[in-house]
Amino acid sequence: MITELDRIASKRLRADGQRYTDNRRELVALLGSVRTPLTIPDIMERRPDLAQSSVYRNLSVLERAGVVQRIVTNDEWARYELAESLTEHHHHLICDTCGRIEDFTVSARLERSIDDALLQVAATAGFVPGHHRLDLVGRCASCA
Amino acid sequence: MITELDRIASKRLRADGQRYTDNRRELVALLGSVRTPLTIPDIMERRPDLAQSSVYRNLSVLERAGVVQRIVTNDEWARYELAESLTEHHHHLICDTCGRIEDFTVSARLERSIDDALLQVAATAGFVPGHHRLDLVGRCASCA
DNA sequence: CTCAGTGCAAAGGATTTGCATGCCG
DNA sequence: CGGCATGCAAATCCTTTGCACTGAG
Repeated sequence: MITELDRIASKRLRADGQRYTDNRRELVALLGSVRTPLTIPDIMERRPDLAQSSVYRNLSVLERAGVVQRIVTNDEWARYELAESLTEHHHHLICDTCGRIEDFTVSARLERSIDDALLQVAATAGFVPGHHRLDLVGRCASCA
Repeated sequence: MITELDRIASKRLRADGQRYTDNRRELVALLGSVRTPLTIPDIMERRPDLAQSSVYRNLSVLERAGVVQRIVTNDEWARYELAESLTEHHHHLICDTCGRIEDFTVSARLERSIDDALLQVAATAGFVPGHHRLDLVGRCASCA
């Protein structure tokens, strides 16, 4: 079954001169099925059939194509999730004990206030604004 | 010359069962003299007398004692700056081309709006809030 | 046929650690 | 004196890369 997600991912890869292979489709489907960014070990655990190097390589390709996003925290592993353009703009609760990350959103009103403020800051600094990131670092329910 | 910064750093280290040695004092002074987080190479370049392993070890000790803060981005090196409790609450402009980070602040009013929203989110998720992080990712003046 | 994707194993590179020495308390 | 801090070098470990093979077009 070809989902809307597949169609977009395929298109973006194609635009980047890349193929949408089975392995890549599996990765996209997996990341699309959870609401938390996954580490490579997380992924390997759920898809033991995939070779580690291919996972790294394909996530890298998917990132360059704008399909997934890589998140690094103070935790030892990087985490991956679908790019915001494929989901919706959101933020992260980051547990500084176990490293787990969970998504959340805030009101459009607050987003706008933030963006307004950041645009102003960027202008003053001669900085070309890309996107903002807002995280809450603390301790998750299971670690509390 | 003993600065206020030294006094606080010393106290926090002492509270953590650690000494405020010359090397650590140098690191604190260096981080206190710049307005951008530094990578280990940055630090070694300015203080070639320090051994790399000691820099890593001491920054780690200073981080545990709450004197410095480690920042990781998608760049290859982690960066260090004085902990916010020793400076003031601020945010980061992160250049996704060269990795450089610069500090900025936003209005107290906006900070409050953000914290209010985050507290609510945390409560719903059973998450114990620590601190928030707001970054603007884009391209710095020299890379634009 | 061609060439990108895959898997395995080996290499890279930032960071950590072992160990002998020096120094603070 | 005792124990932590230091420096050097070696080890770690996530991540990347080399290479031969396979499969899609």
